[in-house]
Amino acid sequence: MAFIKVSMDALHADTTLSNYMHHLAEVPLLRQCTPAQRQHLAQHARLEHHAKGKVLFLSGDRADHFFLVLTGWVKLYRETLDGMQAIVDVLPAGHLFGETALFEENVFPFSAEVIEPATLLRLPIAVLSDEISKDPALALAMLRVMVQYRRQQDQELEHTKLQSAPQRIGCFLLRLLDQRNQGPFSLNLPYDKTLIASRLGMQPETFSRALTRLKDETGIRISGARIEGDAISQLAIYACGACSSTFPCKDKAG
Amino acid sequence: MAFIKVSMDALHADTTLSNYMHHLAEVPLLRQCTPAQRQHLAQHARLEHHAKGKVLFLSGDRADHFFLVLTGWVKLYRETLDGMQAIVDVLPAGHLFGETALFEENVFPFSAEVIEPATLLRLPIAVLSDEISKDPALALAMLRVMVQYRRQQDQELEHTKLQSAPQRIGCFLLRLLDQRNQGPFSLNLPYDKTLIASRLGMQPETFSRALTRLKDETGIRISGARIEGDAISQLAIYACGACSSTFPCKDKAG
DNA sequence: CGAGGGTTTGAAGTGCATCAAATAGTGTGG
DNA sequence: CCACACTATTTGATGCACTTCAAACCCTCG
Repeated sequence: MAFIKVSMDALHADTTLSNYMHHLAEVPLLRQCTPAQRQHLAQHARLEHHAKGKVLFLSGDRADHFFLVLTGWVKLYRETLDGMQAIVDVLPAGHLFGETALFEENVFPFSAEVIEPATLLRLPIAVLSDEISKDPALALAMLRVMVQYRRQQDQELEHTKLQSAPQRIGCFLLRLLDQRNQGPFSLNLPYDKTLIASRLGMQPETFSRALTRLKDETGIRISGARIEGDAISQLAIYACGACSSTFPCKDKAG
Repeated sequence: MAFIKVSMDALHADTTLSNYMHHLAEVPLLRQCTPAQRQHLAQHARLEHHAKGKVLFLSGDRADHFFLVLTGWVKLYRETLDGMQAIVDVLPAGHLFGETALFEENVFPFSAEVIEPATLLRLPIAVLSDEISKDPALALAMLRVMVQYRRQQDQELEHTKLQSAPQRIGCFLLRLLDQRNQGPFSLNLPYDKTLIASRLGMQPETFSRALTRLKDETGIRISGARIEGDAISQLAIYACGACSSTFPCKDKAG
């Protein structure tokens, strides 16, 4: 997977410009920039390390920068007046966040917190703004990414409405796998079960029970955070019946 | 409300170019076009009337055109393998749909059906595509609209996760009202209760019960499709506690 | 070893869905 | 103008899925 490669590089990172550019080139949105544009961004990039639990910004904060995850995990969330939390997304290496503030009066529409020790690139929104207004192609690229995001959200909405808890977990697992590979599989859950639960909009207890139900229904094997099975189709048949998309379901865009 | 004005015009429509352009100028996305651009679109526009129940296209169909609703209502939906239906959106006059196919390989990502006798403008995607690639400003405008859409969807996801059925209805009603007006209010539901129910992701029976619960809790009055109350805050206090947005919640963009 | 967080299990409650049936509304033809 | 047919809406009874509260368990790390 692409992001593993990125994270390995980051571990041995020298913090030179060219190294930053290498990271930037991995991001779908920025891949379409010219090298000159990426260099311009890289010149203003700042590398940051954060411990688990670090709150990067809160919903409503003024947004001067956006971020690229190099290693670790970051969660985006919003809080309601009566104290509930809705997870907007949980991002691994290779993903941008906060860049949409550019179109939302430079205010972040969600809060962000580091949930696994993370290395981030902090990039000024102003530079992105510049580049976009100078280069129509970049605006088109961003549009494309945005539309893709919108479609995924449609799908997520559909999932919370139409899929059962075990099916949602099955779908989540499918997205972690390389779906071209039909044979046996094995994976580690990328972060806390508790967090996966809230990402999927359910309670930890429900997650636990739903996972054992998924195990019983599909024959996958579970030990701790490790999950194994004999064929991806086990999962697909069970999970994808309640989904309007065709089988090889896409992972999220970056 | 803007769309009422539009629909009145459409009823007495002469089908001239300048009249089409008038409609186009009402749409947020296209308002930012130059008159020349709108004219270019208008030249290729085709007016269509459709009865209730008419299926305009199905998810996966090739998308050569997109649509503007002039009068009536159109629902967008997707269907799962096991026959469930998820309503993506229900659109009144003044709203575009299908334009995002431009960025999705010219394939519609949902199906569309007329649910109240409708007048539509059918516009070629190719023309929009042309205009966008020629004019960066238009791409930026579209980006802005797209980001706004994305934010709304976030919110909708949050609502289905965190709000109860009566709260979701309260929120729905709030969006139908002019929220700057603090005093007594009165409105008619814009379409079938059954359809509102599925738009909000619940069964008709649940909608009915939830509406009477909302009535009991907030003191609003209901008779048929007509709903009245003494103060908007009645609804806001009840519904917005489980929402992460601040009170004057925004209506959807066009 | 012991503290603390993550995870699982159990019991009970809540909310929404489902099935079934009654009722209200609407438009039709007589 | 009325009776009928048909649809939209409401109401009741029941079931299931998920939540909530409580407690046990497990694992890791100091």
